[in-house]
Amino acid sequence: MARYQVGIRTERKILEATRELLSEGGLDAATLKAICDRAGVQAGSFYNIFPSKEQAVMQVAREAIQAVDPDPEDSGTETLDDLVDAYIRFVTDQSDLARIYLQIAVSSSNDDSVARRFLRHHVRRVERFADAMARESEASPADTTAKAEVLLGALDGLAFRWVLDRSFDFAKHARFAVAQCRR
Amino acid sequence: MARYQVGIRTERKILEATRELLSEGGLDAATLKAICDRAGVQAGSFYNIFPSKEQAVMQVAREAIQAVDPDPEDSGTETLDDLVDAYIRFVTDQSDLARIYLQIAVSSSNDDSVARRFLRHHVRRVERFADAMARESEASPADTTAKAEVLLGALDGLAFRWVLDRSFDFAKHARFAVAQCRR
DNA sequence: TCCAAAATGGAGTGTATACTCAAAAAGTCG
DNA sequence: CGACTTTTTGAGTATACACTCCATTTTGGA
Repeated sequence: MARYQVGIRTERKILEATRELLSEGGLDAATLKAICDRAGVQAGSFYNIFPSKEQAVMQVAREAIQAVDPDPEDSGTETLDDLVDAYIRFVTDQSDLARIYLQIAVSSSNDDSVARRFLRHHVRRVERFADAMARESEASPADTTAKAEVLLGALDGLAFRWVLDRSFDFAKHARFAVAQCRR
Repeated sequence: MARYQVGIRTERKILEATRELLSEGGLDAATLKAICDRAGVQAGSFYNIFPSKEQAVMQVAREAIQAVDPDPEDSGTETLDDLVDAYIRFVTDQSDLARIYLQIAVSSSNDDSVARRFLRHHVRRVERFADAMARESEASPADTTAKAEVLLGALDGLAFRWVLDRSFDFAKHARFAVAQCRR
């Protein structure tokens, strides 16, 4: 039942090809054919590993986010600055994937399962922000959650702004937002 | 040659059908076939009026954006609360348009005329927010603009959040954000 | 009433897409 | 090796899409 090594290697090749294509040309460029061509693989192999193209795209997005996660183990030691820095790094370093992330999230509003996944991710992130805030000052829990929601909203909104205009200084405004939040 | 009345009526029917479909199911739902079916028109008629589907969608988006920005003259008397209330009303009352707005903006490519239009609209709104803030307290202009950018980012982000989960209390968090901004 | 321009119907085209399937090949392990 | 499982192949399917073509009908001004 254990997977063969060659299959795992193929999975990596496919994910890498998908990641490259998403970075280069966005969602539209990452067609099944393009992914398979670049990975040097046939469509059948793709579907031997992934149930759908969307699953592969989602996994790429997930890995990109994890790659900048300051505390993947969720040990509860990260600071608010750690979290904000991670967000900034994701948006500035993995800019193309950040755009894809927004694109998928916004266009998934009809498809419940995808929207729920994004929502779950968002909620978890709000909790981590709120926990980090609670660690550095003692306000009421309800207030802290609302504050975290607003701060994360500001980061999302500024990222959206940045998608429209790449000359926008995202990092500066993100730091401004968190400073204002702390006041 | 002057256009016939019937052609103008057909154009309105097509635009109306497009607007409805965009509201109901987003960009994906507004296929050429769906638009023509709802407008009670054949594909040939559509292309007698519009050079492409994209043009029709663009025109709908343009009209929607104008509807959201009813005072481009900026008479200079609106308060920050006025602006935030208008935003809240737009998101809660015109929820479908809000979603389309996000969807089109985020899926338009970077150097697109569409993206530029959204950006121009955003920048103008930031200016109005900043002006309103300046009227109720005297900080440095640069600081005020950054504050306006963050506040509007927060509103955009919270709207995005609300698109993912309609049980989210957008109005409450929006007011929380502006209160925090004023502190 | 005439008639050229405008509008329409609607079948048809080309293209791109995600995805399937059964047979063949290759990997794993006793 | 030999039995068993996983992986790969690659042609093939189904479908959806924007858009075209042009004969026919309708319009509205002179």
